[in-house]
Amino acid sequence: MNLKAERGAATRDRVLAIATRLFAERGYDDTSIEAVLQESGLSRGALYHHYAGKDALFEAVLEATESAVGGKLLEAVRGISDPVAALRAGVLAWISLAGDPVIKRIVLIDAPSVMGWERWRAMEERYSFGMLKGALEATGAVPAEFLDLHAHMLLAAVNESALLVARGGDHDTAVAAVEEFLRRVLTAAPESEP
Amino acid sequence: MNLKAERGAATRDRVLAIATRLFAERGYDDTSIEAVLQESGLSRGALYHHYAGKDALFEAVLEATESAVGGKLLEAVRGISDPVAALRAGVLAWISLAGDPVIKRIVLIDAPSVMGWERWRAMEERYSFGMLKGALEATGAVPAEFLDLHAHMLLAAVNESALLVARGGDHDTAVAAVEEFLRRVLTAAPESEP
DNA sequence: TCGTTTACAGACCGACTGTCGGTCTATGAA
DNA sequence: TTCATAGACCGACAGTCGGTCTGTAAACGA
Repeated sequence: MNLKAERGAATRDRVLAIATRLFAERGYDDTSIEAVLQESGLSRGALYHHYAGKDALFEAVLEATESAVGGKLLEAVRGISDPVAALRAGVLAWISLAGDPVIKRIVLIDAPSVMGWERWRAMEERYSFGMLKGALEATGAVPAEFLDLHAHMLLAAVNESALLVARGGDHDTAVAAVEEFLRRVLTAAPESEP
Repeated sequence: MNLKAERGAATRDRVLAIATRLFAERGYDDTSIEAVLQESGLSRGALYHHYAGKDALFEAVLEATESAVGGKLLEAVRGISDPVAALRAGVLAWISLAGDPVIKRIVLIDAPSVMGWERWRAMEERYSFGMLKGALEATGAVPAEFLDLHAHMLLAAVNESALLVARGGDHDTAVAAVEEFLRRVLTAAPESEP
């Protein structure tokens, strides 16, 4: 079980790369399985042998993309010991990464609607969200009972600014705004209500 | 030009109501025009006479939904003069509204992918985002150069917690977390960098 | 050597979206 | 009252697409 397994894996990788490009360029709906077949030179039967369907193919693409992003983020924060500095570095790295149309379109725009919000969220949990939550916890700046929700909100806020940058907003302004936003979220506000 | 125009408008409304329900229940992809035709008793030709296509139908549904939400939000903040209190009231009302599956699925999940992020954003600008940005500006708590970006981030954060509540998270905890988050975002953080 | 497993091929099916020629009726001017 | 027009509505049809099914060849394990 060697030559065959290798050939299968190679085929899967080839299809995955092509599908990633097409999904990113045209979006999920406007990417036909037909196009993937044509570009890969594969037959219908072969593709459906490796991937259960279009959804499954998309999910595999998403998983691979998230995994790659996770690796790059870990690299970005490597060696930074101060939790706040690490959090900031990770967030800024993520904003730059999300400028990549592949990530923008696949991870941030199509994924929730294609996979369903629940499953998308579950996958995010294992990658970017998980990392951000851990980093946020390490700073100790957020009360434990709000940690999960604040991590969600912060990630959503950062994703949003990443999308704005990707759309053509000014990168430096966005970075400054995000840094200020982050500072505020990490700073306990004075109680004001009676 | 009265009876005919009225009949046309009535038909459009009927189709819109049915499409809204189906899109919310099954999502955009899994809702067939066929189903809309069947439930409305209309013919293909008639539907395509009123709406240019499935996308256009979805867009009309989204527009109507956003408009309705906008009205409810205005109602929620009516009579509140303190800007911060108004902002909080609006945000909390929005979280409750987003518990509605119609809003959750159509506005928050499917819209960006179906209409394209750019056009979705442009529409949000005219409704929820526009209101939030105005409210945020009124508080005077955010520097002008960050107003737009912080409004985006704040809305994304609030949307996220609304989705979490809709998924089954605890409403009260989420509200408390959002209030704390909002307090922090409205509080200027001390400068710390050299 | 021989049965089994696996990668791959491609014809085929059903469902769906969108188009197109045509019908019918309300409307408003002659 | 008559009649031409515009707009609501109809339904057959074409084209596309996702997914299934049967078949083939080659690698694998015994």
